[in-house]
Amino acid sequence: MLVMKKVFLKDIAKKLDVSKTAVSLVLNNKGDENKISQETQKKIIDYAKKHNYVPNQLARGLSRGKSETIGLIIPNISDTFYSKIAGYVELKAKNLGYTVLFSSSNEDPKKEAELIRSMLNRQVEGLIIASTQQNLKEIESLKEDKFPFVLIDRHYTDSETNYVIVDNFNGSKTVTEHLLKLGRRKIGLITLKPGLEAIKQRLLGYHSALNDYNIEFNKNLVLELSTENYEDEIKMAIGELLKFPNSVDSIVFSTHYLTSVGLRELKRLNVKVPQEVAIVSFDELSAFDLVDPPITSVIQPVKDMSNIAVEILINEIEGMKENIENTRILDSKLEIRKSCGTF
Amino acid sequence: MLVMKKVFLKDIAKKLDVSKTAVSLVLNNKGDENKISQETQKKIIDYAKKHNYVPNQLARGLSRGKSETIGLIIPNISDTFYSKIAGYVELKAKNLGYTVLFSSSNEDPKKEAELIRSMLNRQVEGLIIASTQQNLKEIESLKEDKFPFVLIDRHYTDSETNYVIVDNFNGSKTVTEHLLKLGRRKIGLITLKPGLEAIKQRLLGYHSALNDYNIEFNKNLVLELSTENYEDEIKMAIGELLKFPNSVDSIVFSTHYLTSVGLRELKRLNVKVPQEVAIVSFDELSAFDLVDPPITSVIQPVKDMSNIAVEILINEIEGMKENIENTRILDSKLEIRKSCGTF
DNA sequence: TAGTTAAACTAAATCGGTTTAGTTATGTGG
DNA sequence: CCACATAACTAAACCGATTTAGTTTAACTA
Repeated sequence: MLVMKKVFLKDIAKKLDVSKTAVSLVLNNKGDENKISQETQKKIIDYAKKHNYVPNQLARGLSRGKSETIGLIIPNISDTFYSKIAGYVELKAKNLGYTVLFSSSNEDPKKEAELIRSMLNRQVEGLIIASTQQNLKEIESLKEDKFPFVLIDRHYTDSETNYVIVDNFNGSKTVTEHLLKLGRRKIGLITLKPGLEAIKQRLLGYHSALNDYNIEFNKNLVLELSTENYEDEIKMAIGELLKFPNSVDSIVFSTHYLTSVGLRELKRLNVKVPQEVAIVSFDELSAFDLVDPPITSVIQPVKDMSNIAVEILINEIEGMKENIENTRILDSKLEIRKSCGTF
Repeated sequence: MLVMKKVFLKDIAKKLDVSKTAVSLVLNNKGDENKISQETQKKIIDYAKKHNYVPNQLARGLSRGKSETIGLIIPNISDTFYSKIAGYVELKAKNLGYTVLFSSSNEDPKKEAELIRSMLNRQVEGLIIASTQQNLKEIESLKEDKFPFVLIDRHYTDSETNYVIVDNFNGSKTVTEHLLKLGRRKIGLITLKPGLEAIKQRLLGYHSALNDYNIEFNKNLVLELSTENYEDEIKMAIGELLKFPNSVDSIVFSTHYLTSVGLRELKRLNVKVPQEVAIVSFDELSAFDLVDPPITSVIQPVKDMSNIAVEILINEIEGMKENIENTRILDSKLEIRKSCGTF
């Protein structure tokens, strides 16, 4: 029934003895403006409903050059941070009448470039991209072509585009300051190899906080792991930080997964958190309040970020009807728990 | 460049002074079998590469009635369990040459039915569905039409279809038995309102374990929450279980999110876990080993489930080349941690 | 009463591919 | 030298919609 007895536009036209044009116009709510009589409209609509007509989106998209679809390219749909974005983007887009096509780049710039092409070929009307930040060319091409897109979570500093990101600098600065206020002075940072602007900003925020407290920067306390292999590298990193007694009294982790593996390793080494080493996390997992100890985290405004990205994008697709700010840097929120110790 | 200077099939044909047919055949690797000369093939391929030709998928899909796309319908992409499935499905499908179209039903049968239609209209070649289990009609329609699909995580007991699910009964039984072996006798179950077969099986597994230990079933110890409102209802539920001193000595939670909110509530009430109340979880979050106490969980074979679903589906799409079992019930794994107490 | 206008409709082109059913030119066997 | 293959190619139909540029008929106006 769903597939085989499919009704097509021409079937309706034939049965009702009207033209395909009439059927198409009526079913697209253009009956009135094209002066199709109420009578005819009614019989078309009734027949279509009765026979469960739904237009073939491929044909529709092809002939209109539109698809009512937007694409979302993220590094990894399995990562809870991005899956939340995906969920909110899907919801918001659906509310505004659009379908979302997702795809994961797995942090691979080539794959990302392919995905952009592939989505364009599927006639998406706009893109939301959490980019690898290594496809400046493609981004510039999109801009040149005036193709609607919004960068989310990660943007290109060298290119003026729409974007919605988090204030990574201040988020990181605030959480580092919090450790400083609690009297910690030997603060380690476990982060990713630079490349992503967000990661750079988190490093700078950390620097800035130390600087404000007149603490000399010690590069041995900053460990940069690779995205692909952080699970193995974390042991080295933590080992490095704990090489000498009292070499660190606290650690800032710059992503939720670094926090997880880091804490796991600290536990394995029987390091007391927060007594011996306090820890804080940039970004969080939903169970971080249940963890032993509950983890002080910088919480990112995932929902806002997603909603705003969709709003900016669809506003652009639909011809800038509203006057929406097209670059947004959102505040994060510091959630203080026990892993950083207490006053 | 990406969008505006697009090259079409006819452009290539015109420039090289050959027919659209030739170009199409060659670019679809059908040059040899259609006796297009090597020379012509080379010039077409070279030109296409040089000008970055990529076929319009809508047109391609429309004319071939195919799309090299499969659909994945899940309850909620934000849920880590389903986002992991999405990730693995995407990866596996991509390896086999297919793109995945995701969409969330939000547990709404109507929305699910719409999504099925909408995906069919987009000419997906097959579907993987983690269903609300309230669309038997649609499922039967798909079957009638011999449309390829595989149910994942949740299947219809009244309908013979392809499916890949977890052995919920034995998973639940095993984890309940584990509590029994540890001497717990007043075991509560916090679960969802029945409706999903998986949830029923988890209840039955719990029953069966109690039965094997000759423990009379006490229906006051089984609390069924609604999917929409479990966060509020959990307080009532835990309150109910703890109404009288020693009314329960342990709780089985039947989903990861029930475990999270349940533990949160137990902590709020200062209940000592596992001393006063041991807890175990069916399904887990990635941080459950870091939680206080680390949570004993039934781990579901998400990766296998996803891979097998894709294999079954694509095998069917491509005409059953291989002989693959089309119904699979996978074992889960009990991960013993501290939340259930120790021997 | 010829000329306009508006209402109600439709034929056919189009989107960008795939595919069927040819055509043309050359070579080969009897 | 004719009949027939074969190699190399192509014209045109088709997929299922949308949309442009009409057409027909009746009513209205000057």
